Amino acid sequence: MELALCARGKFNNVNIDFEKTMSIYNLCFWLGDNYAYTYIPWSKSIVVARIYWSGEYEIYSEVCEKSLVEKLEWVLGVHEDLSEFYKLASEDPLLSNFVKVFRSWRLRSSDLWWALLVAICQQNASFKQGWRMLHELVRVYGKYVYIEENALLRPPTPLEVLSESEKLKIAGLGYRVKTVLRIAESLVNGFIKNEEITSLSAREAEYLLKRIKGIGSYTARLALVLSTRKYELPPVDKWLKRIVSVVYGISERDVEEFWVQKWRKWAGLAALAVTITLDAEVLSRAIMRVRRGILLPDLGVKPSPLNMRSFCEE
DNA sequence: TGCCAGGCGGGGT
DNA sequence: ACCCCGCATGGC
Repeated sequence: MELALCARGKFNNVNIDFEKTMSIYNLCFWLGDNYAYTYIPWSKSIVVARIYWSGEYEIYSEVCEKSLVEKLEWVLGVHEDLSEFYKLASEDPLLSNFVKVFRSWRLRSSDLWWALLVAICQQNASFKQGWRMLHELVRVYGKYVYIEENALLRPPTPLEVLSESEKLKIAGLGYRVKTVLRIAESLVNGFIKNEEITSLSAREAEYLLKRIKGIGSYTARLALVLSTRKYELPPVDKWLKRIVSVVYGISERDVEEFWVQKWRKWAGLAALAVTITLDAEVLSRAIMRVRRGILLPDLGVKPSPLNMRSFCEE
């Protein structure tokens, strides 16, 4: 699939750290030394943007439209007003350090399909195992786009996953394979649609996604956080539940209500920020770090949300 | 070697 | 509204 250069430019007067924004939770296939790639959700074509740490960008697509620049801005959260989140975070014992150093980080949105794959692979698995599954999934399918004569790996489409479903097992997804196939089927037959999920309220979208067997609250909410820029419903898993109960001295059963009350519409973003703060380390290590007050990412820890290059080195 | 890990659904009470 | 178990896989 050959993509043409549709737009190039530079983000000026934008207080965004493109290195952090582009590196966090991005697979090694898409990370360069001073730039990285991100796929842009669009129904008409596969679209990919190359973003340099300097703020320069190039957008590649089969079909060119002016609106692609706005779509890229949405993916990068260029116009997102996070002032309330920063204010809440600055008074928070878990995230006050984080928000000082990561003030100019933005969540990089993906399409619903990729967001669901990410969330499914986190089910009942460590950060490392989950992202290894995703890495393997992309590698095993071996689908590419071509830009300027360079081949760039891309995630398989739902149709490709359905027609080559045996590869999911090879990628090591285990019992998650059935759920992924149901999701692919739901996207192909229109039971769920990227644009519809984005336009619904978070509650309605969660309800719809949960009707697919294998998707529960955690998976639905993580996917919504990653694909809609709506953060009001936090994905609360065993990991966050335990950490929050330790830090704030509350019962695990009260964590979700507490977290939403604390963070309001930013609860999902805050949950993701905690994973970055603690390098998504396994629970016992994460708890140890909390007790020692090590509440900033450690570049020495790898792989971590901030440092996923090491998946390519294995 | 086992045991378990950022869930889930289906079975119980 | 709870509790409990099995589930595929790979890492420790």
